[in-house]
Amino acid sequence: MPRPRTSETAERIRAAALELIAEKGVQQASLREIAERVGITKPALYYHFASREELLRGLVQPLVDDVEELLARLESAPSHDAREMLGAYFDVTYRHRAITKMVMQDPSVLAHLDLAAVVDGWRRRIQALLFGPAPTLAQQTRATVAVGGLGDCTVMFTDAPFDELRRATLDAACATLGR
Amino acid sequence: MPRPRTSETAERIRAAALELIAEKGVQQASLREIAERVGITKPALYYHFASREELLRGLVQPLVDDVEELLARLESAPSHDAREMLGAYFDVTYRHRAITKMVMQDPSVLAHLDLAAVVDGWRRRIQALLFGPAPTLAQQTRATVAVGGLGDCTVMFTDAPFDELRRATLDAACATLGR
DNA sequence: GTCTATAGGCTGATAGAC
DNA sequence: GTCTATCAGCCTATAGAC
Repeated sequence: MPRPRTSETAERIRAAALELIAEKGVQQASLREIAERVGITKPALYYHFASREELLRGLVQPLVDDVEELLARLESAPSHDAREMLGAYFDVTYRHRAITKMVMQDPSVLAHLDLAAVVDGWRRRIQALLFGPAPTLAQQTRATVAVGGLGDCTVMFTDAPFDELRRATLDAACATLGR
Repeated sequence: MPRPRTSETAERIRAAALELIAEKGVQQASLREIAERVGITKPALYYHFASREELLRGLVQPLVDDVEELLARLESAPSHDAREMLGAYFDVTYRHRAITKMVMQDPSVLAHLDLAAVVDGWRRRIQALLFGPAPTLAQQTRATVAVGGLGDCTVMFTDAPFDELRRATLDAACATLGR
């Protein structure tokens, strides 16, 4: 039996935190309530996480890593199909949709984790992938509507089957880009 | 000289609150900081507003009223052009863009003000105006991307000239709808 | 690893003087 | 209308026993 790479309790804490955040929002999810849901006391959390900020950072990191990896991959390949790129982006946000929901429902958490600049960079890099390094305002708005829409649909239509949602969302986003 | 219909201090409080909320988010804008910015003490706020919730409600209400009025007007007129409807919606969000930004940066404030159901109703009513009473998932995603995009662009491109932004945003939203 | 107990600070809100 | 003083309640975080 392999030794678990991460503590099981830490994993349960993360899961409870994500649950509670989905229900009440980031700011409203206190360590007391998270601990209660796990069935331990608040100080016990501090054995697994140095601070509330570290816990949140650990929740967001997998999404951040995957988006960074995706963008690096897209930027290294010279030719792109817009639908392929947006599809890959949709898949990432969908895979991490609990975190995506958390970030979209309260973007201020990003600033608190010093990730505002990172996410702002994502927007510019995606615009560059779609329209080159100096997009016009018309192109910026289209990229904003398309990419923002991917996230919106990911977190809004949680009951729809994945394949159907993916197709419908990408159809809408590609129509926005005029492709 | 006409007596002012609303207290001047109350107006300064509202302005300071909106400023601070734009900078730090709703949850992070405390009454203490708002009072500080106005140049009065915290208890003095309570002479003008019964509670923090009442202050927030007063900020959001003008946007709520204008959207309700717009939707009622659109629903009462039998024939519609999509670009006209979206344009009218854009104008409302732009006119109240400080509040729009606040709501989009932290939608949970709506739930706290018991407005979540109201705003959810807006989404359904707009979808009905665009696609009839029972839109398919494909139509729902297109409406979501288009309408969400209007709000996103309103708060994101604050430096762009109004006319140019309006045209670019509506072009993108109408392309999303396939019109 | 988890507990009890507690420190220290911030919050929204109130009482009562001026 | 605004102030000082204060309250109760919540928060994050730590100390130290087991």
